[in-house]
Order: sequence, then C-alpha cells, then structure tokens
Amino acid sequence: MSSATIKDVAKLAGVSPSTVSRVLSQHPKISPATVRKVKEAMETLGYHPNIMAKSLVSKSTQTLGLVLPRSAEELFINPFFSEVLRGMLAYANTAKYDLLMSSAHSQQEELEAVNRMVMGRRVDGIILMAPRKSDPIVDRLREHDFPFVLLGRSVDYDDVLCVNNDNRKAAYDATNHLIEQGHTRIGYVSGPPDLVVSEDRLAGYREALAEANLPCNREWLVGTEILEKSGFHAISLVMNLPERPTAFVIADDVVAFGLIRELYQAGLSVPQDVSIVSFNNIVMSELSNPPISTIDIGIYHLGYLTVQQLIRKISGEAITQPQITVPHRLIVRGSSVRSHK
Amino acid sequence: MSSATIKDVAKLAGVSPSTVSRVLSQHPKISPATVRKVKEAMETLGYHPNIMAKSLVSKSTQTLGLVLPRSAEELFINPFFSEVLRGMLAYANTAKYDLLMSSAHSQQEELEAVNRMVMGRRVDGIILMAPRKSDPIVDRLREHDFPFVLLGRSVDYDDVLCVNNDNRKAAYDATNHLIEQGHTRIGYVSGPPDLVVSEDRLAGYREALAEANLPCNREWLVGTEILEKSGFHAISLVMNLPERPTAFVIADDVVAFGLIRELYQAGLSVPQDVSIVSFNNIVMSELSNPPISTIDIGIYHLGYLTVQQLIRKISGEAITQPQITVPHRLIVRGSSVRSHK
DNA sequence: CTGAAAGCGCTAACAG
DNA sequence: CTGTTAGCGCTTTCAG
Repeated sequence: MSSATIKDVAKLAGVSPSTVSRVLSQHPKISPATVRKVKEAMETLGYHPNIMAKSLVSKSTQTLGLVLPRSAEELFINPFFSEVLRGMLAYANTAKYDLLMSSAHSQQEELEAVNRMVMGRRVDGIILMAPRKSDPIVDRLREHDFPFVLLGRSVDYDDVLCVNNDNRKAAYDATNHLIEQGHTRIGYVSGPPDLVVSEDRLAGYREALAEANLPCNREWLVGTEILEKSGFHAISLVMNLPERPTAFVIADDVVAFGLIRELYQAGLSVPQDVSIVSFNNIVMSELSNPPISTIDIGIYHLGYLTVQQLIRKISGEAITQPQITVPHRLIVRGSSVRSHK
Repeated sequence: MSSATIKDVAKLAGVSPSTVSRVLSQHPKISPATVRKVKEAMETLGYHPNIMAKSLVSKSTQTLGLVLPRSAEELFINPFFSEVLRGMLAYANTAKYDLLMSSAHSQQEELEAVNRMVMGRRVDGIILMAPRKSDPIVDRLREHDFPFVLLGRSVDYDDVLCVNNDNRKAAYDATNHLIEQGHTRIGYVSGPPDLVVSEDRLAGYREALAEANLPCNREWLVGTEILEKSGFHAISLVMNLPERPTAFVIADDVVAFGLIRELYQAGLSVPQDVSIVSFNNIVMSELSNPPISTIDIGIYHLGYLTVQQLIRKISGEAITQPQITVPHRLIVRGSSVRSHK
C-alpha cells in the first residue's frame, strides 16, 4: 500500500537515489540510458514523489493560500466569488500551482489561518480578497516580506501587488449612462460599507453627478440592507419621497436583483418607472427579467491576473507594474433603456 | 527572516527538541513548569511549526483535496457550487482541516490531479463532486483504499461514502406540487445529461406523472441548451406545440431563470401562463421576478456533511451509515401559484 | 518526566 | 555523468 520511495526506484533501476532525484527534476546531464532505466522503474513501481518531503528541502510548496475574508458568508452568496475563483484556478493550474483555502469567522481566526499558512511554510504566497480600509494582515505580510497579492486595491501602500478595476471610473461610466438617458434624479444603492471597492464606486457616482451639475440627494442613497429578508424595505422609503429618483446605480448585480423585485412589489417596473445599472455582469444578470444593464468588470480576468501576479512575484520575476487595472465596460441591457414599442 | 525551528525554541528554553515537540502535541506527562518555559520561548521567537516537516513524519496533512470536475466551467457558473463549498469549508474549519483545490480541463488532467494529491501524500482524503455514471477515479481510489467521499451517489458501489439528496423523490414532490395545482400537461427541462443527479430527477418526474395517470409527452422534454446564448430558443418549439405544457419542472434554478426570461420574450408570463418549479433554492431564486418555487436540497448542508463524513473516515471512526441522504423540502413561491388578485 | 538518536523522503553540494 | 554524504524540521522509540 504505502507507495514506493525514491530509494526503491533507485534500487530497482540499479542507480543511486540522487540519480533518481535528478531525472525527476530534469537535470540536464544525465545519460539517456539511465533516464530510461529510471523511468521504467518508476513506472513499474507506480512511483509518485512525496510532495511533503520535496518541499521540506526545496522550501517551495507549489501552493497558493486563499484566505477567505470574515465576511465570507456574504461573499459566497455572490456568484462573483465563484467566477473569480474560476479565474484563479485557471491560471494556477497552468503554472502547476494548487490553491489552499481556509475560511475564517473572525478577525482572530483570519490571522491564525494566515499564520498557519505562512509561518508553517505551507504556501508560497497568499491571495487576499476584498481588503478593508486598513488591514492588519496586509501590514503583517508586508513586514515579513512574504509574497502576497490583493484582489482590490491597497489604500495604505502603493508598493503592494494588487489587481483591481478602476471602480471610480466604472461607477462614473455607469452614472453617465443614466445621465445620457435623460435621468436627472439618480439614486445609489451601496455595497458593504467598509470595503474599499464600495467607497470607490460611490465616489465615481458622485463625481459624475457633480460634473453634470446634477443633485446628489442624500435621501437617494440606500444601504445594502435592502436585501434583508426582514419586513423592512428601505427602497419604499426612497420611492415615497416627493422627489423620487428615476434611476439607480447599484453596487452589485445581486443587489440589483433584489431591488427589481422590491420595486415590482411596490408597483413600479423596470425600466418604465425606474432605470437600473449595476456592477459585475454575473452570468445571471443577463437572465434577469428585464436583463440588467451592468458594468462588466472582467471577474474571471481579475482572478486570473491576480494569481499570475502572485506567481511572478514568487518566481522572483521583475514586476514592472505592481498595480494592475482590469478594464471594465458597460453592458447596456433592458433595465436601463425604455423599449420603443 | 527564516522562521525559528524547534531547535531554537529548545535552546532558548533550555530543554531538548523532543520536549518541545511534546508540548506541541499536548503530551500528558510534561511538568507544568517546562510547559510554561517552552511556551514562553515559542512566544518570544514567534515560533510556528513547519507543517511540511510535521506531516512528513506524521503522515497526516490535515488537508482535504477537492478535485473539480472537468465540467468545472458549467459548475462554477452556478451558485450551487459556492454554497456547497461554503458548507465544506465550514466543517473543515471546525475540524482544523484545509481544502486543497485543483481544477482540471480534461479527464487526463483530472486523473493527474488526483494522483498528485493522493500518491504525493498531499491530502488525507478526497472529495469528488458530481460523479458521472461510471467514474474511473472512483474505481482507482477504491482500489487503493484511499479515503474519499462522493457528493452525489455512486451507481456502481454501495460501500462508498456518499452524501446525496433523494433526487428521485425530490422531483416526484416537485411534479406532484404542480399536479396538485391542477396541471395536467407538465414539461421537464433537464440538466447535464450524463450526471447521475439528472437521471434521478427525470425518473422522479416520470414516476409522479405515471402515478397520476398523466401523459409524459416526449415533446415536452427540453434539454439544457435552452440557456444557450445563440439565437435558437428550444422553448419556443415546445410552446408552439398544439398541446403545450402549462407547467415545467426544471432541473436547476439557474436554468429556471433563463426559462422565465425566454417565456417572457415569447409573450408568456409566469405563473399566469406557465407555472414553474425548479431545484436547489439558490439565494437568488427568491429574488427572481416572480420568485421561483423550488426544492430546497440543503446545499450548504450537503457540503458540510460531505466533509464530516470524509473526516470521520480519515479518523478511522466507525461509519454506521455510508450513504447519507440530506432531506429536501419544497418551497412554494410565486412561480407556481397564481395569485388571487 | 526528559534527553539522545534515528529516520520520514527528498535534494544538494562535493567529490569522483 | 553519477554516487556519497549531509541535512530540511519534526516525531518517536528507547533509555534513563
């Protein structure tokens, strides 16, 4: 049962263990004859290198750590996560890296998880998702000079690797689209408050309004509690204002789904009564009724590039551009254009 | 930089390495005094055990492998995956296990991934998702007597661990709900054809119809191509039949979203013209317009129990019940009940 | 209760 | 081109 070791292979092939090790690591100066002999022996023994032993000496694990934020609950609900993970795995796979995931329910656990992974030399690098305004883990990793990359941007340092969208510009574009459609009263439904991305998007929204000399009524700003399953519906408050918005920029497709439903229940339909543009372009936003206009932020690409950057860093490649911005584009669908029937 | 080893701690604490190791593994017979000394030393040195070294000798990695099926692309689009992963991580976390993910694009890569993980002694057990009719990996793992668990059921063996729903019964219940609402012409939209779950659900649908002496028209069976973004819309074919269905059982919530949209574009509305019941109860099914009636299969729970079973197996606990069935329940929402306005 | 010694499976100089 | 010799950092008998 217990698999064959490098010694067994060496014995069978009639060579020394180091020779076997050499063919394993494709060492250049090995005679083709021995290579064949050794490979045969490996074959017949069904040999597979013990990765633990290997990485104990080589100090490399070919593994990347993904620590899920303490808001994992929220995050997971969102198809954004699976899509970004898909991108990460895709690149990791091509580079022969695996992903080690660990979730944490508290700040405490989060730190412990990072410690286990980093100090335990279990991973070669760490991916941090959705950074908060000032993340102690970032500080920590930075001090230790351990390779890591941020999916999002760092507000504190500009030398840390990160992959991000221009969220300010994206929100600006989304808002402008609504303005171009003739809307003058445009509301905003925000995402989780302490996330950097939420702030950036809100800023872009404000900027677009200011530039167009449009009012930015505080009463038109809605928190994410709109998705809450409780009886309280924040949106009806907004829609019952004397001067109610005719359009909304929404920080997340999933929230847009909820909003459309809420509006519908309040007797308002999209886009006839209210236009909507949101963010992410998750697959289902196209399947919504009406289909949701949204900013495609290239989720898959975000994940892909995040891992690419990290692996570059690990391999010691020179990184010309620590901060990568994935381009976004507006996808106009039914939720923001009145049909001309 | 390079972290402290057990030796450094030993030196600082004035004991031998083995003693340090013993306090690490909570060995019973250690004097409280030395325990304190050692712990202090660990503290001041910022010591963290090297997991690779540890597992090299202990032959345990505290890691579970998750090999993503080659249809990962499809799978990932579906929020089902993130929810099940959430459940897996939740239990893994409590048991101090991490999850190692690896994706594969081909059958070949899939096997390689399993090999790397299993033979490389990188994981203590493997989770297999969405098994196909006869999966060579299952055979392999079974022969090697390596701990693994199936999320789904095995058609070939009944001694392998698996966690599943009673999908036949679930589809039966869904169909019956429609029958109770007075429908007599009920169609079915299926999932990926070669998956065991797809088959089970189709069987349950057929059974319910048969029992109620209702026709099971072949023309009312739609493949998943309905979600295809191409111009071709399978559903219009069905809805243009002289005897068209007044209700559909749909194998997956995401597909239901697409269907509702298609129907809407064809001028038909849900539930007025067509009633719908689907499967999974992903979070967004409640946010749909109309909200989707669906069978809650306890996705989170599935993931949670899958990992629990696997860890039990790994720990050598006696497993009284190799096959676990997670209960399902019908959630009736707007898509299957005409409102009485 | 604690230390010394051996070794998990692999790699990496250093000699041939 | 290949074998020998030392470890990587930790656990685990076996003696005290």
